[in-house]
Amino acid sequence: MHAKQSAAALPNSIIFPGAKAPVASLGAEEATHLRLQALARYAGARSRDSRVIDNSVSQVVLVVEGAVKLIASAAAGRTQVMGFYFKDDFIYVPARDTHAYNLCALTDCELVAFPATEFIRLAQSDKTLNNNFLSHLLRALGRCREKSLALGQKTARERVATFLVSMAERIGAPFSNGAVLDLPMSRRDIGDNIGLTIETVSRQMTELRNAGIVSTSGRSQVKILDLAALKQEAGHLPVPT
Amino acid sequence: MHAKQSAAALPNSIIFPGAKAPVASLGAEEATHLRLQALARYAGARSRDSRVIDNSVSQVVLVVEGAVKLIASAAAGRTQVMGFYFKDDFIYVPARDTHAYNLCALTDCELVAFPATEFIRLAQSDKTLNNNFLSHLLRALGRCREKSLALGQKTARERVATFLVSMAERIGAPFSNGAVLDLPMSRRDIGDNIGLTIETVSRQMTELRNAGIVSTSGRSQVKILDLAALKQEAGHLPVPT
DNA sequence: TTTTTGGTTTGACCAAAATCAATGACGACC
DNA sequence: GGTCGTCATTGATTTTGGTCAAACCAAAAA
Repeated sequence: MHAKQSAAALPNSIIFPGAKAPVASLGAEEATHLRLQALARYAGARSRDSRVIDNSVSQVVLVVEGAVKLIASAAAGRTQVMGFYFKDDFIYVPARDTHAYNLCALTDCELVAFPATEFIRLAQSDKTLNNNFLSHLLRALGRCREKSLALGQKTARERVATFLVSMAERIGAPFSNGAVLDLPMSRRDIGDNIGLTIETVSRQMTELRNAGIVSTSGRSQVKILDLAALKQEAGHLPVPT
Repeated sequence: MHAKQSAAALPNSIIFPGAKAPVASLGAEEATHLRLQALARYAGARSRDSRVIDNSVSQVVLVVEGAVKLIASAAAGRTQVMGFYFKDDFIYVPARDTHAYNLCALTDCELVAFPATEFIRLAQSDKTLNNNFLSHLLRALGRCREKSLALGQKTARERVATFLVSMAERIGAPFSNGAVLDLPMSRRDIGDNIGLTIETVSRQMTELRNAGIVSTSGRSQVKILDLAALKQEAGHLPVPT
């Protein structure tokens, strides 16, 4: 397992100055903390590590620091990036045997993993934790449905714009009437996430740049100059009829 | 609200000979049943009714009989069918204000709806119900992720094949080395579900028919003659590496 | 039964995105 | 600071699936 090897490179004492801090963000009652900590498997990972966690059984994973992607593999080497996750996000990762899912590090990162079955059992005795988990799942389902809509109905331009808007909301630093992003993922990751090739992603970025909606510098920095225009491009309008 | 009007057309006494039966399929403890029943809103709907339930607040809906689709509306009249649901399925339907979701009847059907907030609160005092709800959400998330993969990575042929395999598993009657399906949804619904136009769906069906993998009769009946070949076409192979 | 209606299939054509192929640039490492 | 490898961009071409339009068929209505 890669994580172990990385944990050696980034010793736990550095990664987790206080083991309690990450678990605290789950918002559980005091009594639950100790039991959660007993359950927790801490994992540090280097950028690009795949198999960051042991998913021989389903896991609930909390991102303490850094960024990861959840990928699903289909036939013929095609992969779909199911999602990107950042500090304080948590993720339900199904066991590998049922679906070919895998968690990969985008940057050096710190994770806490709980075996899902035990996590859920524990949550049953703690209303707060249970509620948090439930509302997380509902949000995850909502986001996944939103992504289905994008993949099923939206054009390349709209998908790229949607992606950028979403990233701005999640990891953007406010800037003028937009945001500044430092994208930790490659163009391939982006393409695999929104169902496009890297070339198409690149072309759409160029067009958005030419339209004066974004500007880029280097491979990872994106400045969103006009967030309103970008949202327009993203085709956001849930119209209740 | 349509449901009320339909309920008049299909009186409750006919729809629900015993009000307890549907709730029972939630597998809750005896003590919870009464409280669930107090919460339940029964709705009958005619085929093609949209706005089958009142989703001014989020709802948990159980399909007692018939078939429904959950649709999401985007700009420019584009709609995505998030999923099809049949007897005993249950569905989390978010409030209309957050996302433009709507439940529509595909056939005459009978539903039981619970306001999500109260349902969840109730589930907290009943481990069985809570577990059922949780595992339902996990399965829903899994299926939604699977759909994302299909929409993001699969070709038209693979999507149609995937759709048929899924329907065979859910509502197919065994037949030779395949299954017989009576599809309650139109080609448009299918297209909106898998991100294709009706013409493309039709063409792919024709090709599958020419390949001897399926045969059709009328608008709704599909015989899957060779399920193995269909799965091959669907590009099913989660390869754990 | 005949008619009507609306969903479905088929074909011709078109557009969007994928593929193929170079070129260019960033960043890591020497 | 230079070199190399990887990733990103750009362009030419092909492919896939979408669009438009006509014909067809099944189910319901007259």
